[in-house]
Amino acid sequence: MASISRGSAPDPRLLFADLVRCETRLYNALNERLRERHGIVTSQYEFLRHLREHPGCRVADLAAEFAIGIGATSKGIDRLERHGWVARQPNPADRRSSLLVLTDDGVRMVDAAERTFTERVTELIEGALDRTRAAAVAEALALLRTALERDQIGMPTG
Amino acid sequence: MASISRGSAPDPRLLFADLVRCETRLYNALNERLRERHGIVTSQYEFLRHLREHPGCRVADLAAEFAIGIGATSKGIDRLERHGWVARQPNPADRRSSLLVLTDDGVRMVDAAERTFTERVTELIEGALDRTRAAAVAEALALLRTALERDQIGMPTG
DNA sequence: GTGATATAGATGCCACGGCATATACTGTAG
DNA sequence: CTACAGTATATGCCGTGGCATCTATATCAC
Repeated sequence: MASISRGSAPDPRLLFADLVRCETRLYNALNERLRERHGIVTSQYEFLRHLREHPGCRVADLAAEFAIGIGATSKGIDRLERHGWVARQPNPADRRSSLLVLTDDGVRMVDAAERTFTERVTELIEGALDRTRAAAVAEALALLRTALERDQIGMPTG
Repeated sequence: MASISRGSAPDPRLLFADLVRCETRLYNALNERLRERHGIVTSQYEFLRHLREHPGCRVADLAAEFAIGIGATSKGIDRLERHGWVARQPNPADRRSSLLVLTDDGVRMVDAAERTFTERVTELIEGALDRTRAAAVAEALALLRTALERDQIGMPTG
């Protein structure tokens, strides 16, 4: 085995290609399962989950978290609000923005969806990677994510 | 250090969340650079690159490779064809399908875009991960991708 | 306070993907 | 040859995201 500093660097292009393909297929597979059981897709589950963990956050906070545009986030919240899962509450500290919270129905939905999500993602990942490799990839992706967020890489305009 | 079989399994939910966030930001950052220098986005670069490596492949082959729908793939090829980078040639063995090839302009475009893409993705990945971790994540994602493809996970309908 | 600038987010237009369907062709059974 | 099931992909409708823009509000300089 090569020591830490002597391994040849892997081709970042291949790493990126595999990253995108894994993400696409996992996302598609999770969408399928969440849609058939709960009528939502993964991006909606992720919004609901973030609102459960960060009640009172604003549209801009969600947009920054998911690295998507503010407009898209606002529209996504519109849809969740129409379903009765999210409410916009007036922000006493700044009347330009709203504080986003889950309704009781929203809490029930995210809790139910989480069971489905957890079961399926566990099956997909653990079916393909042993613990050592899963731990290695989890650590590396967490580092990469932190670096990208620190440097504000890949934030859309709007 | 724990031995191979004794490490506790990382939470696949966190692994997935980090995977998606990394993919989103890397994709956005690469889109930005490719758009400003060449007027294309990453998905188009990936189509062109696959066609360069697999001349004469069909629409369905591209769709399977990228785990996207056949319709979307057909429309993506329409756009590349309108730009004059791809040509549909009649398939002598099956007149329902076409053989897709790059034009000379397409070859020039993909070669130029590849320099930009390689430079940027290298900077993004190597700026955040040391060789050991990059190699570990590359190996694990390649395995995961192979498993997902083998089991036909996450293929859209159309 | 008043005006200039900045910020939060809602909205409109456009591009793109999913899915259902339509069209054209292939292969097979008789 | 004919009918029919299967396949390849092109197309239409719809939902969603990006980006530009608009409005309301906040903040700052004076």
